[in-house]
This record gives sequence, C-alpha cells and structure tokens, in this order.
Amino acid sequence: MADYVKKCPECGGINLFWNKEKGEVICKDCGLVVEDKMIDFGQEWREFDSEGGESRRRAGAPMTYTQYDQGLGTEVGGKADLGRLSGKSRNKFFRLRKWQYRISTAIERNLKLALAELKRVASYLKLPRSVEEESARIYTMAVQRGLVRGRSMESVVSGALYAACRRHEVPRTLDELSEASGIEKKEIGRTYRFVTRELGISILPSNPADYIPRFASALKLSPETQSKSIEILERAQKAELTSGRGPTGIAAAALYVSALLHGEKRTQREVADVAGVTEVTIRNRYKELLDRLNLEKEIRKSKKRK
DNA sequence: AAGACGAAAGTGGTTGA
DNA sequence: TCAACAACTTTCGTCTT
Repeated sequence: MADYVKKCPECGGINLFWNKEKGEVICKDCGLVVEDKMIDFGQEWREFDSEGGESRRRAGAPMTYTQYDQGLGTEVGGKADLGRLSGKSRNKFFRLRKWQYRISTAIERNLKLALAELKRVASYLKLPRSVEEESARIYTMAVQRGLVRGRSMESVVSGALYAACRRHEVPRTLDELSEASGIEKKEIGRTYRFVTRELGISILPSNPADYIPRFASALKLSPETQSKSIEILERAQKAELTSGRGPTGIAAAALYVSALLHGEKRTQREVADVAGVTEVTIRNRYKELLDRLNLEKEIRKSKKRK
C-alpha cells in the first residue's frame, strides 16, 4: 500500500491516533476527530514468508457473519471442473448441484438481501467492522428464530445495527440510524426492543460519555473541554442525575457547561443541534447540573478571567 | 438583535391495574 | 386494554448581554 501520511485537516499535525474499536481517528494535537468511519485496510492475519507459508495459511478467509453463509459456502461446480469429470462422478456432480440449488431456501435468500442492506447502512454510518459483524450475527439469529415475520427486513436490520452499536459502546442515535436506513425512528426502536427481548440480549443503558467525542468534534471543542465534560458526567452519575434521562441530553449539557468553563462558549442551539435534542432539554439538564454539583463558583471563576 | 430562560401545552412510550 | 406518568418537544413571551 502506498505510504501516504494522513494529516490533521485542522492543525496539520500528523500525530493521529486511530481508535480501531470505535472507528475514530483522533488528532492528539487538537483533539479533532478526523474521521469517524475509517476502513481497516490492514491485513487481519500475519503473512508468513515463503517457507512453510503455503501450509500455514490454510486458515483461509476469516469466518464472517456478514456473508449469508458465513463465508463457508462453496459453489458446487464452476464450468472449469466439468471437463475433468466423467461417468459416475459426473452424475454425482449434477446431483450435488441440484441439491445445493434446492437448499437455497427462503431463509438464505433473505439473509443475502438483508446483509447487503446491512452493509450499506453500516458503511453509511462509518461503523467499525466489529459492529457490523455483531449486527449481522444478531440479524442471523433473528431470522433463524422467525422474528422477521410480520416486520420489514429493513427495520430488523436497523434494529440489529442499533443493538450492536449499543453493545459495542459506539452509540449512534436512533435519528442517525433512521436517516441512514430510511426507516422511521419509532419502528427501529420497536424492532430493536422486540429483537433484543426475544433473543435475550442484554444491553447496558448507554453511557452519555460515549457520545462526547463525536459531539465535541462536531463542535470543534478542545480536548481539555472534552475531558472536563467527562469529569462532569462522572460527578453527575454519582449524584444520580443521569438515570431515566436521555443520555444525549446529558452529554450535551455536560459539553455545554465545560465549553463555558473553558471559554469556548457555544450557544445552546449549536450544542442542541449536534446532539439531536432541543435547547430546552439542554437547559433542564444544565440547570440540574448547576444545582446538584455546585458548579456555580467554577462558572463565576471562569467569568472573572476575562 | 441574538441568546438565554422558563411556562404551558402537546407527543410518544412505558407501566401497572 | 386503558389510564397515569415521566421525559422530551414545541411554541411563545420575557429577560439579559
């Protein structure tokens, strides 16, 4: 692969940190999230050098759920094989091919379609590979249990993706999923709940802190502001301000406060937009934060500085 | 003039009888 | 199945910068 060095578009620094798990690239100099949907071009497996290489590579392609037959399928018979066969083996060959054709059941065809759709949406949202795999696994299980009946394939795909995001702590909001898939928000939420319940998948309530890097980057806030907001979130959790509230609202409020504290003021509207909540919600959370965490003096202090 | 604030009424979803 | 309920939104008027 050509060795081009990626530079941070914001500060030109080359000190980029790639968080593979979350699929984010973060500039260590200015904190900007450069890309939050990067594709891993790296090789998954070591390449062995010539000696013994051939035999050790027998593992073949990694098994994956994002292909409908989990990457294990073998087409019976390309034309190339035909000439080499004759007589009995030729008959056997035709029987096998027919048989294989038959077991292309509705389930498999469904899976093929659904996984294509899943890939589309996942790449649109720049989701990391691990999440894509997980959601494909969830979808496959859902199909096997007949949970798709009566629901559209697309909505189940979206639900599986949403669940996988939550499990991997790379939350995307229902709005984002909805925009990417063209499925209504409530429909996604409904199938998400249904599928996770039926499959017995436990999902931890999503953590507001998981949203911070994405929001902060969209607002071009400094790393200091980010870590401050995470600190605020932790304190808020101890004060039991977070339970029962929408995590995005809390994350937005924490970000708003810490931006104030660091003299990087953003309007409530700006923060509200990137977080997908309204100003009112931010105000409510913000007020609770002030009340319970006595941040007033810190705010006063930062005001004096100017 | 723009932003921050708060009250009031409306929406969609959960829960418990 | 229905009613109560909490969180959040929308809308709008007022205050602050």
